[in-house]
Amino acid sequence: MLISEFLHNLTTQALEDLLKGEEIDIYEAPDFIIERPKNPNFGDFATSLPLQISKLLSKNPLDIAKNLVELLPDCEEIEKFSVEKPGFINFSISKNWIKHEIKAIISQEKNYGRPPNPRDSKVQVEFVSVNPTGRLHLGHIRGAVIGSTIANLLENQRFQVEKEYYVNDAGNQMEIFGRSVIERIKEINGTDFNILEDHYRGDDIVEIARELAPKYKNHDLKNTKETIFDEIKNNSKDVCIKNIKEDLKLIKIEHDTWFYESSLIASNYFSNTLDNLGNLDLTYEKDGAIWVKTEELGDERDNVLIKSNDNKPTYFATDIAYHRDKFEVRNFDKVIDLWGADHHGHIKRMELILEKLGIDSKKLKVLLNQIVSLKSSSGISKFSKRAGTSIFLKDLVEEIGSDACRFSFISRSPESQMEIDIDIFKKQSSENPVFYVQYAHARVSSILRSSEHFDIDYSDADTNLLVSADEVNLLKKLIEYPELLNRVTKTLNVHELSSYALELAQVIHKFYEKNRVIDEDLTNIEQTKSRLLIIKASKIILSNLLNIMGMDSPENM
RNA sequence: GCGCCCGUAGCUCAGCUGGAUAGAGCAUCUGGCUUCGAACCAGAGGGUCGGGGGUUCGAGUCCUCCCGGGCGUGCCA
Repeated sequence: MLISEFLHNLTTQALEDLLKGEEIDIYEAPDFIIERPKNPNFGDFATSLPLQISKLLSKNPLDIAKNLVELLPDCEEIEKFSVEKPGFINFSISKNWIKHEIKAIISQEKNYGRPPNPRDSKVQVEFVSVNPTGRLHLGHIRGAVIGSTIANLLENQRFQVEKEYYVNDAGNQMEIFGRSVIERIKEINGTDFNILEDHYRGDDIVEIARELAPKYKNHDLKNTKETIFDEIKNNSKDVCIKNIKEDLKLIKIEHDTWFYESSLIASNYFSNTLDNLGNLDLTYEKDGAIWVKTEELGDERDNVLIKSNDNKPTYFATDIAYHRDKFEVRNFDKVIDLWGADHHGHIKRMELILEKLGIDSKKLKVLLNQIVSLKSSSGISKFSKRAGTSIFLKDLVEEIGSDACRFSFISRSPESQMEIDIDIFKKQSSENPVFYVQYAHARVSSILRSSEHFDIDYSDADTNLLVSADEVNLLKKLIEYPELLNRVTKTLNVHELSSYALELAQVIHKFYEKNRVIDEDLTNIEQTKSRLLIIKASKIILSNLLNIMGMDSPENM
């Protein structure tokens, strides 16, 4: 059990006992948390419960704190409980408990901080899902990195995770994409071509055309027939998806499932869903289009499902069928979607419709990340695929590396607005904090390599010998790891992982600076053993953490 | 106009269901390698937490108004 949970249980029990004496029902008391005080003088954990209930009990919070502490049982996990003004209870954890945890890190290695058994919960994480109309660029990396880290974390925490990419291949943009490629093929093959205003015009389109051009060398593409157009469009799509997969691999992302929007149409699951909405009396026809009555469900207005001009479904319409499929056909217990903030208006109506379809919308968690914009001396500009003004992922990774790239995006909260000055961004990447973390890993690895010459068995080392401030800080930081994973699994705030990684690296570096690990004269073998133990534990936690964040744990740098 | 989000050090950002002295990296300045890795460490300067009001024992965090910015408000996706 996590120590914070343990303390919460303990305190809750004491609170119940206290309230019995006061003849107040426990349910009237507020929820409280066990937190970690910033100031080390206030112990390892703390709660402000006495302050929160002082009004309820009409008593001085300091007195309540004293009463509660008296009701707390002695236990070997806790060294002491103390009361601080104006009414906090502080907990200091015992050396024994620390020792126990450090041994657990060593013995469990990769499994430390994980639940002992797989969870009976199927979770889908859907992320990236960029339209297959070109290469991935800077604007796509944020959701990709956050999504993959969430998936890694949930896998680590023993959920049954499926990583999915939704391929939006049935909409209008595919037609424009197809035509954009054809014009470039014509250009490459030396025939007349015409890039229209609404065509995609990036280098990635030219790249696809170059790959397909030889095949159509002898075709007259001037009056493109429907069949040949569809063929080129589909070929272009395939090349494009191949490129996207390559790009994702560069930042250590591999999806389990590629789900095609077009498959929903082909399998009639889309029309089936449409019928379903009709049967629920949620659709109507107006101006030649089919609408869904989202306004009466609580949305701002009704939405079109089938367009009047071409009788094709809107993005929203197929997305309803897609999400229905996730829950009704594939039975996910939880679905986490990572969307750009430009889709936020979409969330409410999706949830409303899901509820009407008999699906608990709480099973769907949409995580928004704010759109990344480019800042330069000429002002702020949005990425535009169509205009071809993007910075491609592959170029960025080639320049700054995957780990620095991932770290830059993981370490910012998804809600923060990122205005990237690409020159500053690249410059900062050369001194990216990820290297600080990885350097700590390389350093401890190096010490462990050196220790091998001495053939020291430190498995029975005594952590009680670690008493200096740097040693104790490192021990305490290490055993914070399970608390961290537990918390982030709930909040999905993966930037806490990178914050912790930096904090851990920092205490490791500080420890290293003042504490010689290997005593080569072997005069103080017990101390050497205990320090090797903490170094080994540090390496394990760093490596586990870097792995979850999708980054390397280098032995050398 | 309305809805959602954001505004914290010169820059990029943390600040964990409100908590005890607001933090880190970069940049600037000072010091530290004959011993396990100096991609490191020690120290200094730098803040009216966009502004006003409010709730609270306690507000960067919650409420409200204002200022500034992003996104949405399509028979685009």
